[in-house]
Amino acid sequence: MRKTLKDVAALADVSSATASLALNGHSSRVSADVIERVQRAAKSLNYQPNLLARGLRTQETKTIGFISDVVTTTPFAGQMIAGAQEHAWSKGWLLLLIDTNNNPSLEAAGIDALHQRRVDGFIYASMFHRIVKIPKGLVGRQVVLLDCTDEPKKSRVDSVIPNEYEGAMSAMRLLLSQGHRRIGHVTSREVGVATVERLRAYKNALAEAKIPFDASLVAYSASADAPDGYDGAVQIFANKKAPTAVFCYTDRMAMGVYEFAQENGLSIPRDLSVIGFDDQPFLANALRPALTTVRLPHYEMGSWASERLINLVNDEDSDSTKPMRNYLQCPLVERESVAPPGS
Amino acid sequence: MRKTLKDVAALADVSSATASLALNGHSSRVSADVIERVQRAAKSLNYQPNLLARGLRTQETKTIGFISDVVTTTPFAGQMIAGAQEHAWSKGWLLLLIDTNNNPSLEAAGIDALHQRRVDGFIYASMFHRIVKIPKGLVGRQVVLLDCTDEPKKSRVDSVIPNEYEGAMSAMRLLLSQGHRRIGHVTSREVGVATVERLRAYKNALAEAKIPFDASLVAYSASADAPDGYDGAVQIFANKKAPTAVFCYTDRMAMGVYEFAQENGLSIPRDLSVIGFDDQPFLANALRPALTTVRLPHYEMGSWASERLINLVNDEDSDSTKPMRNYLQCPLVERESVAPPGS
DNA sequence: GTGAAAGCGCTAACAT
DNA sequence: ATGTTAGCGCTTTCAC
Repeated sequence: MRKTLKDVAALADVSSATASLALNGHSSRVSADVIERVQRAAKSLNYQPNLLARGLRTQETKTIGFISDVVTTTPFAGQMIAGAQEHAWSKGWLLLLIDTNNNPSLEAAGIDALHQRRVDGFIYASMFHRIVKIPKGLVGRQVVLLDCTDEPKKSRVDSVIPNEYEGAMSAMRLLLSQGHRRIGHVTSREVGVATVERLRAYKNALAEAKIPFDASLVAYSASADAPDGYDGAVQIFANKKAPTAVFCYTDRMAMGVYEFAQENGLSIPRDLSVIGFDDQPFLANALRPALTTVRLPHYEMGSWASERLINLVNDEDSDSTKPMRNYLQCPLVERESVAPPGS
Repeated sequence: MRKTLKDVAALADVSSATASLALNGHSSRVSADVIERVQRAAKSLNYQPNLLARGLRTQETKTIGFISDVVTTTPFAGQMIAGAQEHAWSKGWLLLLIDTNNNPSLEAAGIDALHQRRVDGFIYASMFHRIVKIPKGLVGRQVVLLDCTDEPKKSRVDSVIPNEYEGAMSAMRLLLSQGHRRIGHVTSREVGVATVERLRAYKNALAEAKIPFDASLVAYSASADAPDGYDGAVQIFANKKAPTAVFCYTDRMAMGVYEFAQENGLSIPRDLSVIGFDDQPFLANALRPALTTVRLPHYEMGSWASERLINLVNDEDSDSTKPMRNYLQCPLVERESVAPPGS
């Protein structure tokens, strides 16, 4: 049978109250001798505290509800979850997972289910960087937003997102520093934080380098996959003056640009430098030549979300009066697809 | 304040025991009128049952402990988790997640943590198909193994794994049916269920077609990534008589074979047919031409693991006397990288 | 420094 | 058909 605190107490010949004190490190309130005896008893019985009972009593579960939209279709989800889970676990917390499939009623029911299990707080994760509306079931609770933010003005909760702009800036600056002056941008027509910010950086980096913006050098494709990158390359190279480098909205699009280059006898990086964005696992590093890109810090975002949430619950960050928005750096990952023009 | 069953009972003017009965669908034991009143009261108070209290009382939590080795480094983890989570959730169950990082002491502690939260059972997941030893903390508990099995002989628990052999068979049969007679196999030196079974299928399929086995047509590389596939292709093509098709151990290796083909002016599938294994997201379908491959049914395996475990806990599969090993089919995914030789 | 007792919110036996 | 009571296993006053 399963051992309870009472069993431990009996074996150590103390009351269960004392046993509780002894096991939970309230060393000031109980004699060293008793602590010793109780711990020995607990070990010998392989005592595992019942956290349901403790949670019922203390109103804390050391459990985080992790709510995500579509886990399955993105290669980054695992990293966010891993970051969140590993930090949580390092503090003795666990993650209770729910995937809403972007279905609002599933989401509401999922939040209820989490709440009924009395999670101490919620991580609300999006699988791509965007602005979300906080679900009704989450208002008034401890929440941190992961890879998304709520409405800028009425923001009521903390969030962690990638610094798209600076990431794109560092990509552009690398190209510029290598001497490129004609740089294309292959992006998607979809409007979102990422497309907008990365394009903005593209333009500003050009301005910084005193290079006039040339609209024919940016191509907007339908989506952001390899075929879209291929299409974008086709558009850009329809110009009289071909670019010597292209900054791609995603690594997948860069993959399409690689194909275009190959078909047209362009050697990367000799004839064309290519830089991506995302550092998508098993793609960016698998391309030949390996793709220089900007890494989205999914693991770190997940980790920060956990840390922040736990601090919030423990009331340790309450000094920070207003909700914070944490922009995490997207580090440049230099590999082999960038070189000076005509090298 | 948080509403309890007592509040609901008071509002509906019944005892909390009756309210409990009414809400939990024991319609035979309580009058229709009371059910109506109680449900109305619950709704108006937005009553959320405390599952800690219920669990403490009933000794069930409708929660599964999901233990995995390295979640983060594999693109398939998300699909296994999603499969498990979505099935569980369809039954009102949730997943409590722990990632052990392949560290035995972390694993033991993680199992304890799950156990302390009184999960009803465990899914023990491996991120690649292999034979595992059941951790001590799990023996005697409800467990199903996901993408792994325990020792064949002394098997004590259920498991779900991909049918590597049949999957590889169907890949080979496709090649054969297209008329290929000289087929290479690019694989890894690493010994595991997958390498062994896929190689076995390669040999048997050849035998089935009465094609003598030619050892110079199989290349063993150090690992299973794109560069290894490239290396393998180099080895195989060092033969006097080049193969017209290559069966690759993984999609990543197939990617390396693509590079080799490209560098050597071989057009896929005209000059060389290539078939992979895994159907790795964002890779197999992104290659040009899109890679024909065999899909590892990660989502379905996860889903089955959940289903089986829940049935086990509910004692609904107890009729099946001995532990079962469920081999899931790996479907052939036909895309564009296979054609008749010399077409 | 230690024990007795109450109570977290629920369900299940047992009365009525 | 409904109410009373006990108890799941823990923590936390409050006595002593």
